[in-house]
Amino acid sequence: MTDTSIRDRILDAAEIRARRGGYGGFSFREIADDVGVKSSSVHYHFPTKADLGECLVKRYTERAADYLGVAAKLTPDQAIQRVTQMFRDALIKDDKMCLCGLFGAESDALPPEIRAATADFFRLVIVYLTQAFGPDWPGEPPAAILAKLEGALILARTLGDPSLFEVSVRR
Amino acid sequence: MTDTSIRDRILDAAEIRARRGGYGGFSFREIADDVGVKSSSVHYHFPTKADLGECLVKRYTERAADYLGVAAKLTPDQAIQRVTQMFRDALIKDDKMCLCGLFGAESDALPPEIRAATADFFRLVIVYLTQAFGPDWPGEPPAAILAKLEGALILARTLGDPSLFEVSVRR
DNA sequence: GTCTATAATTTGATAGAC
DNA sequence: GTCTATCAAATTATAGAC
Repeated sequence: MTDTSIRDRILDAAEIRARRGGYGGFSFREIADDVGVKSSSVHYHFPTKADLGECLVKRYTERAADYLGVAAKLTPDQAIQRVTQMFRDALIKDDKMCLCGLFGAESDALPPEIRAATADFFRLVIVYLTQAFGPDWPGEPPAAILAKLEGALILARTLGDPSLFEVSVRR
Repeated sequence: MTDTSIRDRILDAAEIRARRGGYGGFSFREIADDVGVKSSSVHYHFPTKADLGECLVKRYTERAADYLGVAAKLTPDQAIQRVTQMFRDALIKDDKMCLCGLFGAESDALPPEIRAATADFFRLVIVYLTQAFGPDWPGEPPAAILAKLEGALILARTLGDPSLFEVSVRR
């Protein structure tokens, strides 16, 4: 009942490594070892590394969309809190970067499909906040809020101080 | 008079590549080709890749310190403008990431010396703003400003829209 | 200081048996 | 679908001649 397909377990293992070391931070052999199969089996499910990376980002974005839900139901403050909590979970629960924050930082060196999928994640969050804010929102622009969250994750993790996230995000 | 030492040219070439692809985004051979020497000559100046990466970050941080100057001479607004312009130059003039924003994002997978040097860059900027603000600063905390700048760089570059930087950074 | 040469390992990827 | 076996290329790094 709780068994996960090999394909999903490959994505799980790849995501853990990618969210620590980026696109160069995982290899077919490492993932295969994590899952307990051979690297050729990983290639069966994802022919190239770009395929794997693209699926990784798209699944990550779908999960974010599910987590955030429908923005129209929320007040601006509720929407901000929801997005903030998503990044707080990455910091505290997962102890990992936002996959797209990391891929976005190295986007110049990524295969174009992965770069495009990463951009879609950012658009999703920005559209979500924009819809919740409505046309007359007087506060911080959606992009500014997202930027602060991605940057706060980087600072808090590099300096090893989760309170830096809260200080940066407080309003 | 304008000739640069091989050592400096190696650092220049490495920085260009590292600010696009991160720590995994440059190799001894690529840098050697960029400079016009052999990879063993790069190893002569920087025995290991960790040495090279550490020197890269320390030089980057020293240049930032020189650019920013002494915070005590500045009003809070002047200090913010100065830091903001430094990141705007990375986006527009250099068309590259902040080296430490990128290394910070992948800091989990970096050699400890490089991770520590990256943390020092963040501390430098935070201390700079803190000194300019004084004890009674009522506005955004220094870490929040730095986080927003790093994140805005990532967003603007991944979405290919420099105006996103200005929108995020406007106050 | 820079070179040639090379070692040892890892990488993404493929062919073909089962 | 997963395996064994293998490939070609790239990686960090070192030894030793000049």
